[in-house]
Amino acid sequence: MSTTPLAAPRRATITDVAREAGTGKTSISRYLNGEMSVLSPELRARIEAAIERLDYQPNQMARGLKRGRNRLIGMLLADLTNPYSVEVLQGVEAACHALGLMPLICHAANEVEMERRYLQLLTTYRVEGVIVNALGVREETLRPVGGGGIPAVLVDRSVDGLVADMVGLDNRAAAELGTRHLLDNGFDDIWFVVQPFEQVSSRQLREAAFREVMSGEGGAGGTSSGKGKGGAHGHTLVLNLAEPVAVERALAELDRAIDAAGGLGGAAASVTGDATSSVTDRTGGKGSRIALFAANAPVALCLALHLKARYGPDWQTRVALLSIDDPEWAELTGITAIRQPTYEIGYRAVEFLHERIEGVQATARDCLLPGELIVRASTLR
Amino acid sequence: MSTTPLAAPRRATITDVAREAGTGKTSISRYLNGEMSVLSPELRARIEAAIERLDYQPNQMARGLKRGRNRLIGMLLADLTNPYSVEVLQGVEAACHALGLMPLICHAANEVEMERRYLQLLTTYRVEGVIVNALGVREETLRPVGGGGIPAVLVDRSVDGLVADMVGLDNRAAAELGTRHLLDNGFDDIWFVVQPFEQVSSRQLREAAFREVMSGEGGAGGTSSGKGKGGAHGHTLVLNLAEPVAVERALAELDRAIDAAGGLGGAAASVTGDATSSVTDRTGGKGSRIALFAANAPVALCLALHLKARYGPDWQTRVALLSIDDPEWAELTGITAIRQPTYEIGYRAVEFLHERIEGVQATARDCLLPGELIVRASTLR
DNA sequence: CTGTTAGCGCCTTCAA
DNA sequence: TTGAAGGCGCTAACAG
Repeated sequence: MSTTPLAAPRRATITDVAREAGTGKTSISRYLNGEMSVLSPELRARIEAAIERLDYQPNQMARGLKRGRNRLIGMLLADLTNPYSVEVLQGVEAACHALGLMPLICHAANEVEMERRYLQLLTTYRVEGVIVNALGVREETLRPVGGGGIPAVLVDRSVDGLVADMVGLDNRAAAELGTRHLLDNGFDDIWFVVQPFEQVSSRQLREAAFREVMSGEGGAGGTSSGKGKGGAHGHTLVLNLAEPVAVERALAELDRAIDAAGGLGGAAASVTGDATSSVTDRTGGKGSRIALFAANAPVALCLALHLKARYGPDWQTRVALLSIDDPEWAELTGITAIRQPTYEIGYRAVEFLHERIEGVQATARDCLLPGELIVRASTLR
Repeated sequence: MSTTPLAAPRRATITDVAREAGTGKTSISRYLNGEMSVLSPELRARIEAAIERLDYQPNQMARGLKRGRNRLIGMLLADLTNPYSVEVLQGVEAACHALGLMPLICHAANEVEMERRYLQLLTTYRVEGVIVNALGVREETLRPVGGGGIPAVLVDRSVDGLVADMVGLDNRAAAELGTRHLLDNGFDDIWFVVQPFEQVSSRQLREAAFREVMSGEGGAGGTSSGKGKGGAHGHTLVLNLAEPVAVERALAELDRAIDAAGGLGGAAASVTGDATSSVTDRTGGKGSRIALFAANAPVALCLALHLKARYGPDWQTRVALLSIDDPEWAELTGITAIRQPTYEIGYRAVEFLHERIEGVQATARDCLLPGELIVRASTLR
């Protein structure tokens, strides 16, 4: 039951403390900065007491203004709705903590305009550096950052024309890992589903790696569909989540393929021990085993929701789903996933940035961390 | 292909602009603050040009130092992992945007110590106000905030002894809505599963409302289990997600109940009251329809994962699940949910805070927003 | 060891 | 209409 004085009593300043302790501001400042060795125990005690009495807390803004550094860094996220972002954030926070930095978290919510405004705002607040999980846009937007501007490190994707450190998933390896897993498990009709990837480097890399594996070591062709040596087919399907009608169209295409394939090959004694599910099995003729490879969690969710709506709760008996990203519902649904080392990605990003802030001048570095394949029922038959 | 000068050329200051424009700092300041009426068109043009040429951007820290307000507010989140937080955040961001505020997002990651540190940090940066989605702790931690300190508004839960505006779900109504829905659909054995709720007001309210409905209009008793008029049973199960062993134990208890009910009835496994059990009795009845009412998304997820692991993909044929919160996987899994007006909660919180910042002195207000029941297959039989 | 003196970048009287 | 001077809270040389 604390008494709460209504009039907020202006916060004590360093001057107040100096007066209260009967000394000069300099000594207070020294105390604040831990220069204990140059303070007589006696003075030090008085200062301590005064600070305590006044509940004094130094004004970081003023400090920052004076010393030219405020220990603030910006963390620009493209989409907090994506679990990936939140996980990366955890790493970022931990690292900031360890390094005495304070992250200003900005959420662009997938809007380029927001991204621009936040970047501008961060500049205005004179953050010492920025970690950017950029929307897939032109360098232009990031003008104030990197090279000539404040230090920046990119997360997950790079931006054309912007030289800066980058840390993210080893996309090539991850996509290969996933594709090989599907092939090894006998799927011969694989659809790589991805959001528009012209602008986003990580998506590009994933898609390219998928295509390469599918077309076999030899043919790194440029088509969006290819036949591997084992006779497996690979397709790339673009799913523009921002465009409902486009999504509709793409999903329809997928449906046609699934229907044509006539269900999943192999014994119907599938994941569900459900006896009623007798959707027949391997059609002797052209029964191919279809698998969907989602380029990230949002795509995977969209696919899963659609499939469930179309084929019912047992949709997994018809199609296999593998996703890059391992969202919380993956285990629940039993889909196979490639988990990104999100925490580490965030942590490393801050470390890189910190080095830059401290003046390290090395040429732009790339840090690619490996993903981990988590096999679940979905891709095992 | 921009040329990127390696040496970061110190950012231009107001003095630089003044010199460049051949005028005094005062005029620049006036320009910055939109006092156009007192600037000759000619001077104004020169200033504009100078700013453009120098790519000048006023230093917010310095401005804040001078005027005493920096347009910064703190947003303290208990757990960003909970989709609820992210959704509320969206509302907060939108409102801040509209009101010219900049939210500093802090993530306590469920650690009280973090919460304390961040609060201290925010104080130190002299934010003008704070929006707090507090961990369930004593007022003590929030000392610097509310009443005597900087303006604060609470989100989702209130804190004992701390008088401040609060905005959140109408927990009582929501819990009633859910409970009634289950009863209406013929479930006669309902388990309300909730994290430890002594410290968290919202959980308390939900649990209490559930219990009240279950024990019928008359008996607002103090037991954690009761029998409604229709002969329905209500149980409260505490799930301490932070304690794996406790979770284990609680889930085991649930399993027993489910097995007893689901089986051929007769077995009536005499549930010998485990001493450590957080649940009271349940009558070994046969053929009762069991439903689980999760107090929030994290609990619901934990339950779903467990049930799936134990009963397989078809777990929903054995138990019904209803959750407060409507996470992205709810639709996918088909569980019924009560969606919170998260966006609006965040938005209103900022509006309240803004009013406080502007000096409104009304007594502490509570804003309770209604939840929306979204019926899915899980609770329909 | 300790205090005095300048500013950091900006805003705000107060004159001109 | 414009500018000069002083100060926000704090730090960083310089003296004592």
